[in-house]
Amino acid sequence: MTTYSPAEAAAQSGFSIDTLRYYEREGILPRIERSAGGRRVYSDGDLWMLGFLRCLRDTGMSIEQLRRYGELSRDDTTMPERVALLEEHAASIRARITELDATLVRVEEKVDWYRGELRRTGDGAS
Amino acid sequence: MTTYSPAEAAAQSGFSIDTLRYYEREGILPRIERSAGGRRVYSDGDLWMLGFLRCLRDTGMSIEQLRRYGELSRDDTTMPERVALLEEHAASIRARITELDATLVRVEEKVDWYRGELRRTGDGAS
DNA sequence: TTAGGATCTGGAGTCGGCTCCAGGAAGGCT
DNA sequence: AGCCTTCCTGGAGCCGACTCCAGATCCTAA
Repeated sequence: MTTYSPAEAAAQSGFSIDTLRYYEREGILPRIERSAGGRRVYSDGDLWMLGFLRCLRDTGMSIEQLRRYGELSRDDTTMPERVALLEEHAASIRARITELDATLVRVEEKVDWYRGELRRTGDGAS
Repeated sequence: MTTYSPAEAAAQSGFSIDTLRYYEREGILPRIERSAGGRRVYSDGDLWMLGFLRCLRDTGMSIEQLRRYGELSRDDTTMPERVALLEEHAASIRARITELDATLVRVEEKVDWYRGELRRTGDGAS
């Protein structure tokens, strides 16, 4: 089974080493295995989790919620709660997409309007 | 021409009164008109601007960029720059939507997987 | 005219989410 | 064995974006 140094885990997950430590302190990540000398040794499973956490984080899940998900993930009787949490997040992503779509239209309209103005008032590429 | 008190401007824009003052200090908003006694008096134009700023802010534009847009808006020879700024923002909104779509799929898949697990291991609604 | 609420200003405080630092071990290369 | 890099811990610092505060002023309604 492959293992990863902190630097590798950081490179592959996109989180900084400091952030990985911070997440562990915050209980988002479980206590990571250590080498004889006390250094962290990340497993494939850890990397997988990190990949998923990165998705959640990048789509706006708060540290607080991330911690909740992390905690639930360490107790295998909590799948229903995890499902509930993820569904809530999915709903918030959908809402966010709807909002972004609406603003995108508005911004594009404004750009078009400016374009019209520019043509009308003759900015002239001359 | 209708005018609005700070409280009304806040209610209609969704920004707090403190935030409106902060935006003015930061140069995002122009210097708002004052009544004889020194109180702010917002115009329809101000409210319109606020509505648009709210969209931009809610779709992730930074205060820094907002300031730039605000400044440009006070000089009518800067339409091309405004267009450029808004197009950049539109692009970032599109990118964000793409990212959200991808994560949404991933979260939904995970939920489905959990659902399967729960059925298999017999959580039993009993 | 007087009480109560809305606003004013400048500046300090808060909060989320990292990010950096000092001082000290581990570990791999030669 | 020596050296350089990586990592360790606990705690402080930082950044963006507000949010709150004190003390003074303005305004409206009774």
